[in-house]
Amino acid sequence: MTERPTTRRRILDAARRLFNAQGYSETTISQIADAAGIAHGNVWYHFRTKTDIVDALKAELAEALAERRAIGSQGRDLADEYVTSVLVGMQHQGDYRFVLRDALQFRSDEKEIDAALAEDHRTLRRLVRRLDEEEFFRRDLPVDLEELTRSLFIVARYWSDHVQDHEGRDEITWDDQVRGLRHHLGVLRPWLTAAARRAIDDAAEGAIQRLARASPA
Amino acid sequence: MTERPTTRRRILDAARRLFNAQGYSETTISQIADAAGIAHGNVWYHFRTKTDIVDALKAELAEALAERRAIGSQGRDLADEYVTSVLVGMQHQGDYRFVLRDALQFRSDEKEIDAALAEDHRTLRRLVRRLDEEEFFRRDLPVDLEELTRSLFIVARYWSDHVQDHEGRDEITWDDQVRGLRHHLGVLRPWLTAAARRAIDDAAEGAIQRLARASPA
Amino acid sequence: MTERPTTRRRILDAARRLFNAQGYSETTISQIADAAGIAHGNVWYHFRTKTDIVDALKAELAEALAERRAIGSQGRDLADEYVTSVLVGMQHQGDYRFVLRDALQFRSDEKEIDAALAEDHRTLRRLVRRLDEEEFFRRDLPVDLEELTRSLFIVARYWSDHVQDHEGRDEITWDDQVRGLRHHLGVLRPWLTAAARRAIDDAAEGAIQRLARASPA
Amino acid sequence: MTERPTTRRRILDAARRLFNAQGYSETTISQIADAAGIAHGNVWYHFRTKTDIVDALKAELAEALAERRAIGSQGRDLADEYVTSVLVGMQHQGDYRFVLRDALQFRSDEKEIDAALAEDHRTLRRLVRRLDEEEFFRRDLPVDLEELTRSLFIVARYWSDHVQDHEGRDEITWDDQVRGLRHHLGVLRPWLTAAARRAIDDAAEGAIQRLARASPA
DNA sequence: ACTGCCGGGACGTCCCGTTCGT
DNA sequence: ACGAACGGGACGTCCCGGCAGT
Repeated sequence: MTERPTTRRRILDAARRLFNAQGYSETTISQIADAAGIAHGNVWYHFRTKTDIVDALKAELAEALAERRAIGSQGRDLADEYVTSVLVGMQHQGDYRFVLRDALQFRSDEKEIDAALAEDHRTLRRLVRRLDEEEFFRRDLPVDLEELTRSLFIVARYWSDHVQDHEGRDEITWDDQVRGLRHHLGVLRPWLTAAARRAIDDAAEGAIQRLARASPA
Repeated sequence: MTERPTTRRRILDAARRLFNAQGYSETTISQIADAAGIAHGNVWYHFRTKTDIVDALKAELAEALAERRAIGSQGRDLADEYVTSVLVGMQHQGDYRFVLRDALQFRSDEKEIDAALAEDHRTLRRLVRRLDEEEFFRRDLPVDLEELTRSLFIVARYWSDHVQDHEGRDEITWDDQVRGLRHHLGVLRPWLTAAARRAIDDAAEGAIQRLARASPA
Repeated sequence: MTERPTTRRRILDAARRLFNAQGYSETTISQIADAAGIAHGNVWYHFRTKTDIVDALKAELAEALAERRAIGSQGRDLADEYVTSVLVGMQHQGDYRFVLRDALQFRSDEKEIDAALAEDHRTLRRLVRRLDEEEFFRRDLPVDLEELTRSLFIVARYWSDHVQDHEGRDEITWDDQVRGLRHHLGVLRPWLTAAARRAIDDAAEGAIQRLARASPA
Repeated sequence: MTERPTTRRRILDAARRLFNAQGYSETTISQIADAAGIAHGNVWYHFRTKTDIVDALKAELAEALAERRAIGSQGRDLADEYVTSVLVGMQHQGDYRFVLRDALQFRSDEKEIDAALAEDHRTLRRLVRRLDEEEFFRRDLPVDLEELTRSLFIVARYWSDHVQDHEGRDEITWDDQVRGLRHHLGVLRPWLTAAARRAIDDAAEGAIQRLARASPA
């Protein structure tokens, strides 16, 4: 029995969708209120300012990413952990992509680099290092781990922006995310040993099966 | 003896810089006027609407990219052509990155995918195919050209956004572009034969030397 | 006990007064807001654009004129009906005279002749014809009904403009309207039989007594 | 051999036409410059402010009306003088109708009633009195000269406005003016003796023939 | 005499943050 | 919790008066 979501929840969902589709500053509080089916003034009751909404969504994203990190290390093997981490991360970054895309519109007083973003980069770097330690990488090809990490990060991070820019899509679907994962792995693959390739590919298929679910609309 | 640039030019430069740094909708006509050293109401004389400024900058970018394509195929060898094309493209995309980043704020009536963007993707695809034809790629590694192209495209396209997001930089320098090229080539390199690797690396060094110059900052 | 009128009402009244006195384009939204005793930006809440205010006032006028037509034919004799129709019409046209006077400033996309205006002309023509049918007109003077109607229409229609132009008056009072009626009847009178003259004059006195009331401020 | 009119002349003509068609405040100096085929800034050379243009046109109108008065009393008979005066007056008022229509937009500091307007009324009153003195009016109908004068004035004065409002016409033609004269005389006619009627009608035909010419387009 | 360009300012639109009554 | 209404302010548009250069 699905209950009618709370007003606060409806505001956040409407805001997230609109921010993703139109950008932060092009979205008015009234539009959010309309989409949530309530009166403009009532948004104020739940969130005093427009940035309060952003902050709440940012917090949701941060929490989701933190949760992922916890889940990630639940005793599965490394390939699975890596793939799961990337896929879940892409999903969250897709759902909340405006947080990163419009970061410079939030009138950040100081030029704070987004904490979640940085943490995410670190997580990826840690996983790549463990891949190296567990000898996933070919010996015949000298790899610059730092550079590779960054390239992998970029592909994962900007994939949803790319889909939106390039294909004119407003909503990023689960299929889009899966395609993004394949691209990501495509960048990683040539560096891997044959065995590692198989392990990663198998893990990817497994993760895609396991995680398949609708994006939060 | 450098002459004082025309007012129209000063408006465009100021606008480009501000749009890049703060985003389109966070930038005020008055800010542009101040940066250009003229009265705010006077901007109107040169550009009737704010989007007229964007259109003019878009046209500049399109022209620059078209010019690059012409230059690109001037009888040099393929490695050089590839590297030059990517590097020059990154430079232009860095200088005008707001055009792509804020595309969805320009109230495009229809969801037109930016023509320049698409053309750019095609150019890259063509070059990658020629790399394949001229046997730059290793035979022992099956490569999906379409997928690789897209990954390469993403790294080049979003590199400047990444630098700005991740390092809080407002101006993208020549050094940033060079770093971007290296990342781009890092994605390409594992697929290449040893000979191709050397050819590309040499071409990269050459192009970097040749093109080194200040961004139009 | 007079209640405080709604804000929307106050805006409309203030706008009507100012439009009449200064003309449409010389009247500022801020002036209207001041006159209505509210903040200027708040007018927007009730009327999105300036022409929305005009449209609302036009609708009021149209409704008033329609109502008059209904009232006009309530079983009184023809003389009374004629006089009442003209007097009430003049009152409304005086109260909303800017609607007609400034019509060409409303940037009407097409050159639509004002519907209310045309309807008004038709109403007058119908009444004049009935005067003819009921033998109000002298037999010894050949009368061009169409021409006479138009002259009568002009005197009634532009009377309030004339008072404003010629006497520098901003508000048209009830007395002004009464004077206008007399002028109007002065144009009609020479064409009438002696009996008709008396009937019209008596009806005029009756109507003036009956309708005497303050203009809507 | 028609010479090219002076720039000053072209500005005045363009301004008059535009003011008549769109109203004073809806007409910009740039529109006038465009219509005159010169640069915006050049209008300033001839007329420092927008109201200077209006003042010049007002002066033209005043001069034309004064001239008419002189012409009017050139030894012709009274009927001819009356008709000529009205017709020429209507022509001028049609050509310069914005002067009267938009009078309240010129931001007249004091509520000066337009001098030309008042003078015109006086001229008409004088003529009507002379009609009375020379026994044009029927004896059997008591006539209020003052009231009649005003009605005649209104029909003549607002005729061109009426044509524009009611028929959506931007330019008032000579035929329109002739129609206006007939309406005007229609108001006068019932008060006249049979002989006077003939005299006035004959004079009207004569004047129409004599004065037929293109309006200053 | 004429043009291109400019400075300053006003207005309409639009939105955010807020209050009050229910 | 919620909705109607409100105050204040900012931005883009638009225009007028004015000047430097030819």
